[in-house]
Amino acid sequence: MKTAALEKISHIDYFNIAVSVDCVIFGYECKQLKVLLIKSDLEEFKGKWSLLGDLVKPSEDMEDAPYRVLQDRTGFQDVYLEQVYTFGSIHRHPSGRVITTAYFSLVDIRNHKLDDLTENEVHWHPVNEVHQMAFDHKLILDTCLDRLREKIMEHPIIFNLLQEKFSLRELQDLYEAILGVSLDRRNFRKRIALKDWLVDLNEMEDDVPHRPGKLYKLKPGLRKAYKAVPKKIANRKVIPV
Amino acid sequence: MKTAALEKISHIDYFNIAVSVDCVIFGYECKQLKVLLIKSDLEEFKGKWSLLGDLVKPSEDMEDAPYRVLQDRTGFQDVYLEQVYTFGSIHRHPSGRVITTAYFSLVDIRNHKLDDLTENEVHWHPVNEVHQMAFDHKLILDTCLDRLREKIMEHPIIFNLLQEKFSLRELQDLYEAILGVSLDRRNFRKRIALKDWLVDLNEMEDDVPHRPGKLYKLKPGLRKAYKAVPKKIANRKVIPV
DNA sequence: TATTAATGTGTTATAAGTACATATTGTATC
DNA sequence: GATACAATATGTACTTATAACACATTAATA
Repeated sequence: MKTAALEKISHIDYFNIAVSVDCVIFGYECKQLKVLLIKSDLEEFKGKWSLLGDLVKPSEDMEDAPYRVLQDRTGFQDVYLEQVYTFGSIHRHPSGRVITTAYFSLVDIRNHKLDDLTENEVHWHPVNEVHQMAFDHKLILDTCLDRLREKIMEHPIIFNLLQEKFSLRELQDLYEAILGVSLDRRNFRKRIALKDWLVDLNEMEDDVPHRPGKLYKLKPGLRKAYKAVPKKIANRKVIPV
Repeated sequence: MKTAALEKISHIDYFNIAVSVDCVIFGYECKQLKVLLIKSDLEEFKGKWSLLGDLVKPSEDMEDAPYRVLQDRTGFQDVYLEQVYTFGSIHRHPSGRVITTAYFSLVDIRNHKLDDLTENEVHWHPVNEVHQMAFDHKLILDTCLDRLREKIMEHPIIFNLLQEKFSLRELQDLYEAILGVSLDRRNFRKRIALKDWLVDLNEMEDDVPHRPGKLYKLKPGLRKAYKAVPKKIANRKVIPV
């Protein structure tokens, strides 16, 4: 398998950096955007929270690694995942040279209950209340949050955070939680209507202490556990001048 | 430096993947978007073109590596660089397990002459005419081209491909070359005017075989050799609904 | 039955985007 | 030197999107 080009350099020169993935797992609950964190297991960051991550295995496609991490550490399957950025400062990891590729994930908390048996150090945190983190994970979180904010404006990914049926008020609350702004209800509805993402279910909420709203779901085919493959990136639309 | 957590796993488990960067270096010449390529030095890809890249050094920040590659292989300095995506399929490199982080770069060809002495296997190619490439480099090129197309619509980075002084016709030609579409001249000018990126130099072209157009330059402070740091990403604007 | 708090839908004004026409200026040609 | 030419430069009408804002409707509650 190896070629002359590789033989020229020694193993120590070649394999000198460890490669990991870190998952910024977003959820939505109680009108708050949340992120799934775990207590750091490193002495240097005792008491600090960190993202769920792991080294990429030699026999594993990079893009499969975050799915494995989610599956193994939370039991979640079929989640939305998207690669965001790769962080590679020399001293970002105290244990050695590790570069990490950050992915963000969107899960519906109510349909993805944490398995208490496996890891009880994993908890949902309101994104707004997360300040100090282990490693450079706060930077990674902020970077992913920003990508999320961009993306939800044009792509129907936000529905991965909601249950199948939802009201427009729930959807607006979610947008407001992510963007950190308050939106005009009438303009919001108009904008959503323009996007043509939703199907009117002709059903009403039945669990609210006020006038129930109409229920919608995402149009069939739009809600997917997108694979974080470059093709998706390459197919973005370009708006001509 | 090493901690208990790291000691648990062996060196071979930890450092099992090589890390490289690949640069998609865009230039503009003769009304064509071009990319700087080199003949592959691998037997497997004999005759195929590949991107300029190198392994990340153990003592080097990831984001410094593409600058080093450009400096060493082309002599270019102070170029615009932006991280795009990290590619990590198992078999993407025939010599072993290598993941690579792709950056794109924008250089003014006329002000960045290639040093013939160092490497004469490096050539500018019209992007449209590049089809087969070594490794997964065609996918990387396409991914970076797509990111470029997105980015130039809202951010004043395209000027890194032009000389300091330029006419609106030159700018429009460049947009058209990158986007692969033809644009209405009057609407284009209106849109550029709205962006408020340019300074009218009150000078005219003097090297054209027809009526000369007015010359502009980018507003001071906007043309920069942006460092490809996450901060830049994190500061993107969000448009509320 | 009246109150309240939420849902649901309009209207108008402003700004941005699109399609299209005409005048102007310097070069080249006869 | 007059004329044709080709490119620059600017303007107008139409359509669509965004933003600010007001009122009617419905179900739970007091």
